[in-house]
Amino acid sequence: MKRLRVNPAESCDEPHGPRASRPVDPRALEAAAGFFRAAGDAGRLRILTQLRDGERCVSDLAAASDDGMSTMSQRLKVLRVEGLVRRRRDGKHILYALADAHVLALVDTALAHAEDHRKESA
Amino acid sequence: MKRLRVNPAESCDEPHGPRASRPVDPRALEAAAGFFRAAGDAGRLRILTQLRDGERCVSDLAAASDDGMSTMSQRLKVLRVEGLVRRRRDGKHILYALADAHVLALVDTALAHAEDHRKESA
DNA sequence: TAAACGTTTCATCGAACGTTGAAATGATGG
DNA sequence: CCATCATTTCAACGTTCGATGAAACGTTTA
Repeated sequence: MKRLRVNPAESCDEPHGPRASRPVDPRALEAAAGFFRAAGDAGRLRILTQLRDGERCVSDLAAASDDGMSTMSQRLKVLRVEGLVRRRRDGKHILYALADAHVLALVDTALAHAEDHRKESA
Repeated sequence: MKRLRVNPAESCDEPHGPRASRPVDPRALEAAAGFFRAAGDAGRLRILTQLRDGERCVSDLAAASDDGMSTMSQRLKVLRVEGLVRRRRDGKHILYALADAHVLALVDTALAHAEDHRKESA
């Protein structure tokens, strides 16, 4: 019995390279995509780089960016929902920080890679 | 001379935590954001996870995803422009692969972090 | 050279996104 | 308890993004 295919045009005759391991769980994939998406905006990524130096309140971040507090708050919310930053209250202020070492590593690695890529595509 | 501020409301009285290091180069920041943005889509991220096992041609990837080749090609273009994948021709096929070890590390770390985050926010 | 094949480009459409200012929230300190 | 201050929410707007199918492209094979 010859193998059938819904759309014959959408496949090579033979696979290339090593065989595939089992597909990644769709939930984990969507979560990781959300994680990347949260970091995939210059404004939000700038916040992450600022938080590498330690905790910051919204006002500090807003003052350093020439963007309003509303804008900053919305960015921080995205980052928080996706698990990139934590927050805690300190007096009148709410201090934000990177969620964990993973996030720090991700940011540093991406910046390093981006520099490499920019150099070699120039 | 008292220090002036454009908008007094947009700052705390004093900074929190260690002092800031110099701001990240805007170009590098935009490049890194583009990098994250490229990975920040479930369809494109799935491609990256598939490429962890080795090179794949467009048709293989399309067949494994129930998405058309056109869609797959556009996803791959985004990934390529942002420097996440490389490609080379092999006969009639064009084989795609992860650009370098950075990308592999980024994907694995994000998946690991996403799993952690999903568990603790449940 | 011509036919066949795999891949890319193009234009379009609806959905999702980011910014903004105004109004609401909520904790703090007097 | 009230006034204040920092932060968040809301709704609206313009912009960007991703999927789709048809047509164009470029290689390979006959």
